[in-house]
Amino acid sequence: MPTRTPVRTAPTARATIADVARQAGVSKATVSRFLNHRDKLLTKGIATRVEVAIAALSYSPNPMAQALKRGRSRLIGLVVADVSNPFSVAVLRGAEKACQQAGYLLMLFNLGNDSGREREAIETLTAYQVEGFILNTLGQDGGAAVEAARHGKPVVLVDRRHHDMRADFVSLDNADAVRMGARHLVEAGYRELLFVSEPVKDVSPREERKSAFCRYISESENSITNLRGSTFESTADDPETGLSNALQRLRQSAGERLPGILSSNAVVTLRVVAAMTRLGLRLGTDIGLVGFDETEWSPYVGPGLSTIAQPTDDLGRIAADCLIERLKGLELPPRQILLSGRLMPRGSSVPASA
Amino acid sequence: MPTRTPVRTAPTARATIADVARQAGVSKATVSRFLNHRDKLLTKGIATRVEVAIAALSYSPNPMAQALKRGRSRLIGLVVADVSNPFSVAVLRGAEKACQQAGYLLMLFNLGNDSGREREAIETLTAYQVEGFILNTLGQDGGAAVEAARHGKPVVLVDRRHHDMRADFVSLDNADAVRMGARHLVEAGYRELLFVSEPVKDVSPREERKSAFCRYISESENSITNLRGSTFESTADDPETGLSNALQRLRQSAGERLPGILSSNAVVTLRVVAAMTRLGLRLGTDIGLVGFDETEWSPYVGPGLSTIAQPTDDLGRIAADCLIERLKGLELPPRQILLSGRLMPRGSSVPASA
DNA sequence: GCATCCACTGAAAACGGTTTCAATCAATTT
DNA sequence: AAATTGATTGAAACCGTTTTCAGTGGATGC
Repeated sequence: MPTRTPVRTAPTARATIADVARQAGVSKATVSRFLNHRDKLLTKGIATRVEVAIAALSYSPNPMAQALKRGRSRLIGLVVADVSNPFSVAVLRGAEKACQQAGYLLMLFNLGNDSGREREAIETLTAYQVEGFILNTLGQDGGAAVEAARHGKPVVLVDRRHHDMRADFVSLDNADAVRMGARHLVEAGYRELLFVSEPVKDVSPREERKSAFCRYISESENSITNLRGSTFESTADDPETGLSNALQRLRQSAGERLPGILSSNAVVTLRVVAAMTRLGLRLGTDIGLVGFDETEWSPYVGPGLSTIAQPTDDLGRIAADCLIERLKGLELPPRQILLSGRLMPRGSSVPASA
Repeated sequence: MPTRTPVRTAPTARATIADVARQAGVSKATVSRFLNHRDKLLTKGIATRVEVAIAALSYSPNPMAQALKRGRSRLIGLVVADVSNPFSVAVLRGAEKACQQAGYLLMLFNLGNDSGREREAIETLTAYQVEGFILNTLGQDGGAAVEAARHGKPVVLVDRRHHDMRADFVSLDNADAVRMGARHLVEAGYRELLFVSEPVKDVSPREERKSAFCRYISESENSITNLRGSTFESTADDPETGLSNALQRLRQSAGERLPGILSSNAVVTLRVVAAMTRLGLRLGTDIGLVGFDETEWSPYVGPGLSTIAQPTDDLGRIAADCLIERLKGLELPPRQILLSGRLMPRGSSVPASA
């Protein structure tokens, strides 16, 4: 029987593999083998001795040391453009769940909408030996992400494409979703359509949605009489007057026809609602509205906001799963996974009855 | 002149301190000294040689290795009851900012409202050598957090108190905020008050808000004629009928007096709004409503929701700062930092005029 | 009965840093 | 001029793991 005397005195310090080895009367290597190859390699007797010692000291290996030695950290870096964006949060949530299930932990880096810090984020995270990245960023600083890939770390892009980068990409099927929203407005009777978005330049989902909108209009102009469409970009600087003016113009050029708006995310939707409130316009009746992003408050704003719900949870989960597959060694050309949205029709896209 | 030949071939691998040492023609120790004590200890010439080598290899030290040796990881563990709760997100955002400024990185663990996983969260995070914790959790599994403190890691509690735990605590001044909200309802003319909350048991802010409400009522009963108050707990299982019935009862017992509701967070507020919508009741006119938690959609639900805004950003930032102070060695009995809320009066607490 | 093989196990060398300790060498002190 | 001091620097040990490389022993093959 080996000695079983506990050695550590300070209850505050974590037990190390050396402590376990001493307690069990074996070498560190043996303990390590027990942990990593279970008992495939060990004699029954030794195995149980180690097992007992581990339990007695309530030992668990130090992941830092493991990371250092193995080069793998069981860490995944998540870079988010803006945590206060509910879409980002939803993705985060899905990703977090999937990672935890696979035994990974998330390291979060929030850009706070400062696109310049993208490179910093990636460098910090690589320093911490994250094994891969989930990126939901502006994508302005394309080089940064490319750099990450060059480090040999797999990357998954969510929602935002970095155009010159070949990596897995998970996103809503924007073209389809736009078509769905626009068609819904048309079927409800709206004919003068306006697409409202934040500044489009270089932000891939905005670009995709805008061009899908334009395409829908030009494709339908012939078959649907009186249909017309235009677009407007609302800046954060001037959500007030700029948007109000746009709405006024919209009503003017609509004439007898009903004006309807397709807004490209929740933030913009709220701006539209704000502007309409200020102008005393009624949702649905005066101007129809369908907005991207379903939220828990959508049903209760005005007569209820019609939305295009993104499968945010799935997006996050799938992004994480993609990454984890790559980490397990999956070799495949970059995939593109598009999930479809769901239309949630509510009062804001119902014209005055009678 | 020492040799300057770059050694590493694969551009994919990060440079190590040994590479830098070789490149600069000095020892690892010297490089380490340059990094940690800048040039206090080094000859000018050597210092610049090291500096050049570091730049040439674009070297940055491996935090894992540092953590292993120093026992400090520059990591902070953030445990959140539920990331989809906007309050948690706001705190997260504030904390993240403060941590980044101080050179710390956040490790996120989301409980997904599963209180049983609190211990798991803390153990995982301690394994990764986080230096301290910011906890915004159910606090059901009190032992887990205590355990963290026993590991010698400082802990800061945000919003939720763990009663048998002596740690820094950062929160809204709930008593004051409740008083503010209730007084506002009273001044607007509402007399039959109802406090609606999620199940109160063992969740400190709910307990505090509920008892503050009861205290306010009993203190004011004498000075304000006809004032009456009651409380209701809305469960997630039955947000429908339970709450609807409560509202019906409220209107009955109100009689001639105006009924008003104080709701204890955004989730409950939306439930109240939903129930009222279902019953065809108008916000403000039929029942007054003031809810905890200001959100970007508060102005646009119904006639605008009156809210009590929490200084969420400050809460997060201060929590992180508290923790960082402790990490720097601050010895002090546990502090309790209460920030006051701000009332945002809107249409939902304006009775019918005329 | 001796060589061979196999299955276990331990010692030691990594991983990439920090820190202690000792060594060097120039500058002071006497 | 010899001794003492102090400032710099390098060698080596260490943090807690994993992994290679030998070594031990028993079981097998001849």
